[in-house]
Amino acid sequence: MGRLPAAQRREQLLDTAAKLFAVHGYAGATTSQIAKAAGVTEPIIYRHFESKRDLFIALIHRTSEVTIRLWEHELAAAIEPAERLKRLINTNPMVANRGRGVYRVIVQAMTEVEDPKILEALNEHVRTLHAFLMREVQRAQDSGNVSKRFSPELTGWALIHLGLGYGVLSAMGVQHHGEDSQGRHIVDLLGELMLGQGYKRE
Amino acid sequence: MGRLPAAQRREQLLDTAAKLFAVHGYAGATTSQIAKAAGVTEPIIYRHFESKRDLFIALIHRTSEVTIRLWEHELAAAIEPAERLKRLINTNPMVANRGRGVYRVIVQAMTEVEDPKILEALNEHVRTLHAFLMREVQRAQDSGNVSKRFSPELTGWALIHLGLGYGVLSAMGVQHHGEDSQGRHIVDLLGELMLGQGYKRE
DNA sequence: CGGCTTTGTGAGTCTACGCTTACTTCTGCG
DNA sequence: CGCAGAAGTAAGCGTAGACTCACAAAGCCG
Repeated sequence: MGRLPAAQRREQLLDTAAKLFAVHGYAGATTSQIAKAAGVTEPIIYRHFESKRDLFIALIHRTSEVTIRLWEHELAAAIEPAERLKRLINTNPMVANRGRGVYRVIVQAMTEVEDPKILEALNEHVRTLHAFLMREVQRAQDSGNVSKRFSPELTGWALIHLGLGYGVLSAMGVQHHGEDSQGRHIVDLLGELMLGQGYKRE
Repeated sequence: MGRLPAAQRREQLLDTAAKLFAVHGYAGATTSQIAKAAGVTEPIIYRHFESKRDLFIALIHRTSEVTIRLWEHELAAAIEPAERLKRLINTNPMVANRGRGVYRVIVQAMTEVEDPKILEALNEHVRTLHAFLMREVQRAQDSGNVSKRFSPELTGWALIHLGLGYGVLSAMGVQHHGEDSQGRHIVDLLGELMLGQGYKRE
């Protein structure tokens, strides 16, 4: 990888850093590792980002945007509310294979509690995610296809909690979590609970 | 804190380390910090544990045991299966205030993925936890008070996922997650889903 | 009391990390 | 072409963290 214009190099550094942070965590991934993996020397990192932390925060923001955009894209094709909810459950980037690699950075970051700026970036992401989910659940409830037993607010949290827990265990490499010996998956459970017996995973 | 017999010092070191790991994470908490907080110098740590990692793993094991013992203790008083399930939901150490401080060490550890030995200790804990929950759900289903719509296996995973997600957001300090503006709590949702409309949080 | 074991410490060593400095090469544009 | 400014590098500074060594005090038992 030769000489690159600033904007491209910046993106490439974020890509490279994402992979390393996902595997080693924030503290575990070193700047020299990142530089080497990007085929560049350390000062280059510091030309594009003020500090390692700054790079990480930029990465959280980018990941947050990409995640929601991806999810919205999956929903875009569906208009019918029940179908939208079905897709919402099915394409959860914390759970679905697609997107999970990307999202691992966030899950990793979640417990890097000591730095207040990192924490704030993550809090913002969680609030954004919750707002997004709430809107969708609201929509599904308005359409009358989904039980109004619980508020969109609370349902939104349940979806986040469930997804996050799933993501953490996946990141840990726990085998066969989230499924039983009949091959039934946690996503089916969620779908049936929200959409009734008729639910089928795609 | 003066001179202590080995066994006591070991426990005290674990106590002290638990607090620091909970706040700063594994990489963030330093051995000199732990030593100072325990009112002792660093070599003492290395008299009782082979390495920082060794200390951490010992802590994971202890926490795992304490957590399950605590939960079992809460259940012990109840014989009637529905009541047991209610308590199972209510006293979840990942969610309930009690025990959450203790459990934060585990949640923190969850994303410290790089070290294989730490990972193994955590995997063991998750399997233990799942076995415990599965047994309880099975029991509740056998008694006929709880729907058999989903296998105990899958239900157990759902409980873990939900609890873990809750724990992570709590560790992050996200405000008001897991409740709506009417004050309804995620625990109520879980209770109603598993036990029906009659469920009331204690 | 005397001597042996156990608990403790002060002062390091060594390594690795985040970040910087001083310099060189490339490239687009007037 | 020439040269300004952007992209890149080699080498190293300062610091902090995990871990150790050589030695001192405290407890215990005949």
